[in-house]
Amino acid sequence: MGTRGRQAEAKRNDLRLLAAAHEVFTRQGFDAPVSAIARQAGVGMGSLYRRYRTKEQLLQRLCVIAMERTVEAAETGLAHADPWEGLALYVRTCVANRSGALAPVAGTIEVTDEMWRTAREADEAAERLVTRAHEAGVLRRDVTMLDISLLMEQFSRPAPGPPSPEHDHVRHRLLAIALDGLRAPGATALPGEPPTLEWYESRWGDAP
Amino acid sequence: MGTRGRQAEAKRNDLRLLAAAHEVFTRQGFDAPVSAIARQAGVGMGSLYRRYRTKEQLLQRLCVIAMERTVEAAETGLAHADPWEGLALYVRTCVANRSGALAPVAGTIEVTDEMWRTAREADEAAERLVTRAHEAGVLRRDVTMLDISLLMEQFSRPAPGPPSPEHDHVRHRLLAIALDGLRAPGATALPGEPPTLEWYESRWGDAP
DNA sequence: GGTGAACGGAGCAATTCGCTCCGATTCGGA
DNA sequence: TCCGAATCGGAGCGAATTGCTCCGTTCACC
Repeated sequence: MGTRGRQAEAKRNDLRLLAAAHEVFTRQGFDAPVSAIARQAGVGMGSLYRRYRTKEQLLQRLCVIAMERTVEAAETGLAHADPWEGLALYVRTCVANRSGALAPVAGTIEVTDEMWRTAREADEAAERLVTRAHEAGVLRRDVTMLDISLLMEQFSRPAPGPPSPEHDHVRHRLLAIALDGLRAPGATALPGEPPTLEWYESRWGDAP
Repeated sequence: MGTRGRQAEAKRNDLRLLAAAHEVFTRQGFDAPVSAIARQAGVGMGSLYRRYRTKEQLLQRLCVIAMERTVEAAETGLAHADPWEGLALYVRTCVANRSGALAPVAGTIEVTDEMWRTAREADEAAERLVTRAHEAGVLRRDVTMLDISLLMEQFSRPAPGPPSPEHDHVRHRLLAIALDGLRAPGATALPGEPPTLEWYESRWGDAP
């Protein structure tokens, strides 16, 4: 099973499509041409547009998947016995997944109910991870879950130019620096007020 | 002087043009339409294209100016008595200036001799700042000047969506975290090898 | 073989962008 | 006060790109 003729090819095409779309969108930005995705997936435009009737639908599906992977990463982190290592693993995984790379899409597509729901799930899981670290005293007090989410978003931004392993490597180094900055117990206080959940969500449009 | 008729208006237009171009390019990305710059500057397309014969020329001029401001920031930091505060001031200033926001332009425009020259100047000034901090023992040893340049570049990336003061504020907070991570003396070692100058420059094309 | 669903990609219509052209406007000198 | 020249600003052009559709072809199943 799995390779039963034409229907199986459709299934495989869908997977390759999603992978290609994730790759292209997170690397080139969300306004990459649809044809680039089809080419990268080794699939014709016709097949792409039969599966997703519009570019927006594809983007919406992609957002949901990205957030589901975020939830997964958070749960994996939560499963880690060490509160700090769990949190760090979560952050590193999300950045490696480019979970925040789809953020620039905010305001340009309609947010489905499923997207809101998954986003809430992801936020709750991340919140648990952060409060556990706070209670264990391994995370500086003046940092909130939203700070960390926005930090991951910042590090998920696509690199300029053609994708290169060097760039990924550099991002790893820089992230390590930022993670060290997250522990620093005696560090200087963070400037200003922490970001509000209201603002954070408002970037995507009005909540349901 | 300064307001002597037509000639003065041209001068003023040039300044407003450069300011507008900086704003638009760093906020929207370098492929923003030229008309947006003209509109933001309150100037007609004709005036813009008389001053800069092509979009590329405007971009090149803008790059030089951005790097000159970087040199300035480095010198200001160097003038600071405290090695750490000098470095931190430099980083904060560059990020506030969005000095690295033009990096995505790498590979899409021809690099003039003036650009190479100014870039070298900027690198040397930054190097002095970093070695002074190293010698004073206020900067973790495994961090290089290029790490810091790339960190600033990462934080200079344009924010998605419409520009908002909240976003600037958040970036300030995140930068403060990263800066704390730069001091941490007993921190975990940075992963992998530091980036090489060769690779750093190669993104812009072949050196002269 | 016959059939019909799934395939791939050429092509369409609409939009966007860099850039040019030209009429309107303004200034300095006589 | 008036004129010529210089400058301004934006409508418009051609090229390129985009999202999307249409259609001839292919292949598993009967």
